Amino acid sequence: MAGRPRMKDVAAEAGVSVMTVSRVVNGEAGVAPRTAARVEAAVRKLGYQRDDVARQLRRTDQLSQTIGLMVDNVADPFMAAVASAIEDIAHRRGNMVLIGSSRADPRREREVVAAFTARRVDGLILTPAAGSHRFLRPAQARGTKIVCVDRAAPGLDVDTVVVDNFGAVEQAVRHLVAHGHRRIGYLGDRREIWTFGERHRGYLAALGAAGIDADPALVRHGLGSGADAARAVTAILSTPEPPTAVLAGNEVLALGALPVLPAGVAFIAFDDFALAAQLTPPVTVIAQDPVALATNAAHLLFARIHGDTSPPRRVVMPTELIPRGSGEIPGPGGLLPGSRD
Amino acid sequence: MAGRPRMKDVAAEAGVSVMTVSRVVNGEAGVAPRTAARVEAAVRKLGYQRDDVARQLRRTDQLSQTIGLMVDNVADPFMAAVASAIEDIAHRRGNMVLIGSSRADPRREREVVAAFTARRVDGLILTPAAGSHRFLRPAQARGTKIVCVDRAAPGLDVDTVVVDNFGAVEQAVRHLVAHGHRRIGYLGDRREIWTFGERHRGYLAALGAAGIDADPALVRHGLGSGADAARAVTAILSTPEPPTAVLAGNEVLALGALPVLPAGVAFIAFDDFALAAQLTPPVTVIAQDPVALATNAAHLLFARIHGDTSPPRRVVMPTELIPRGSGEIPGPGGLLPGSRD
DNA sequence: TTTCTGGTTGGTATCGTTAACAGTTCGTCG
DNA sequence: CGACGAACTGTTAACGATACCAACCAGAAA
Repeated sequence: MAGRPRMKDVAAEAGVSVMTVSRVVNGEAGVAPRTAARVEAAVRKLGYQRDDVARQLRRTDQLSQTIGLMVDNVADPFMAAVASAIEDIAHRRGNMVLIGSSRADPRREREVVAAFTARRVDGLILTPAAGSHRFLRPAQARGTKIVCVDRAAPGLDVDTVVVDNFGAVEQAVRHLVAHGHRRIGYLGDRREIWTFGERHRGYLAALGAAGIDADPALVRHGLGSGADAARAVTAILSTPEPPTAVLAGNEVLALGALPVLPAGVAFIAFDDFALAAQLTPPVTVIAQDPVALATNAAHLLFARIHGDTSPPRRVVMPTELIPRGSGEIPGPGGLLPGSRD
Repeated sequence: MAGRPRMKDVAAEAGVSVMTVSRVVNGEAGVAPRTAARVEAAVRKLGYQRDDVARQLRRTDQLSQTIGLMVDNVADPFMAAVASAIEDIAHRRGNMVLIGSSRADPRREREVVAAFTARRVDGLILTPAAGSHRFLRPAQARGTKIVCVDRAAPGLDVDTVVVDNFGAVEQAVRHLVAHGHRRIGYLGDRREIWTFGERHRGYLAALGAAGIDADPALVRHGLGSGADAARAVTAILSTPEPPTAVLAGNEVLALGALPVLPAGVAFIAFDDFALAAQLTPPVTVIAQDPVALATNAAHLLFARIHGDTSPPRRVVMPTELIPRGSGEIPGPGGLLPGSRD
């Protein structure tokens, strides 16, 4: 027998029709136990395995039991945690996960989504890159369910699971201001990425509320790697009036900035990370829970796949400011009254 | 038009046969430019997208352009880096990646592999869990190409890309011995996992070569999480004769052990990790390059898929012992002659 | 005995696409 | 002027499975 055995090979071996084999393989009722046993023996003997590609073609009403996950980059620890949690839930529901990375490139994002839908995925979970996502409309109209996680996709009416990025950064900057800082650096990726747009707005809002003029020299957008962040920190610290505190917009940027950050400069990172508490000083962070985000997104997606047609929801998960030391280094203004660690 | 448009819808719209549409959609030669333009207009108008499921069914000679990646857990930073690199190469070659986690469970590993092959993946890249992998033989015989990465699968004759785990740990333990340590703790996951078997053998070999009796009280196997590692460190350090140095078998265990490790205990970790150089003391590590491992594995797999039938290869990538401080803390024996940092 | 159940089993069409081959329409050349 | 090849387009039959319905069989009811 060359190649994989087919249902008809099993049928011949067991002396029944392919229809009976189909019924046995799919565990349907209405097959005599003796017949089923014969078929099962033939399946084992030939090492038969159902061909899900052919199966899916015929069962047009049925699902492919595959979902697509599109992230910027799986190597990013935050996204890795998201991917892992999603895979876990998908597995429990008998689904597979196709994974694709956009690498922050809108064209690649489109390619990946097209490849997903060409394979008839039942649904899509994505962390949208920068740029419009209206190109997803046709896929959505054809029945592919879509959920955004971590980032919203403006202009696309889909379920979205995010944290309050604006509020979290606003709180962190208020925290720094309360510890006497007025010149606060901001490190972020491109503003066009939803999360970074929100985080930057939160930064500006907190400064504005404190009556501090935002100094564009302390702000760096478009940082896509730890090396970028390291260069940015070095640059803004060597200006005539350097910041006394720095806020890193995500884990990757924090890990890049920390090695070049002089002692005495206050620091808060968006995203908690391994060993943050082991550094000197321990690093104050805005923690979010990637597993909870992913779990929510996956459950939402599967609910949609199984027929939930209620209006799109936006789920906002909590963040937590964890003061560990680096964010409580006093600035020139000293500790303001009424603040606490 | 309900649901996605089919080739026949495009054909009707353009006033041609489905065969002509097929030719245009696949960019085949031999279609008059005017006809092709009409078809392309119809494709755009209807938002047609080729159905790769049906396509794959018909093109039996052809490939699914999908590979499966099975790892313990994508959230593990080492595996995340591997996954990311593999996805990148697959994308460049127009392939998709199905991802599955075994969670160190042989049964789940089987389920995932079965789901992969049922979807007709062209090849599999896996980091085998503990236990026999002979169950992969039938899939292999039916033509699925298999490559192991990071861990070998004893009993399965396939391409394998690994590092010299035995040699790397042997070197690290020699390094500790050279710095005066005779009581060295070992933290590892289950010995049945190939890498940890090798690493433990390397540990024993180095001790043996130095004339040191291995003390089983200093060895902990089966640690599957950072919390496990933390408990294990605490336990072996509270024995009557505690170790003066500890070796952590991978990144996850190192990250768990470090917070509970007292100052003055020497420490070496398998796998480099973010901020290792920023801790006090900076952490000495055995570094390996997950991207290089993954790249090699992916290239090997695609070569096989495209017809390479040479005998299975074992590629051994280099590791590097990076002394940063924690591994050079002197032990009770002091620095031995002839050793250097 | 005949008809009627209900439980099993099989036949046929079909999912959306492509392989293989069969036309069709030209222009061109003997 | 009719045949011939080149260029293009269409027809039919699969790929491997399932949906749908028909057929079969034994035993029960009439």
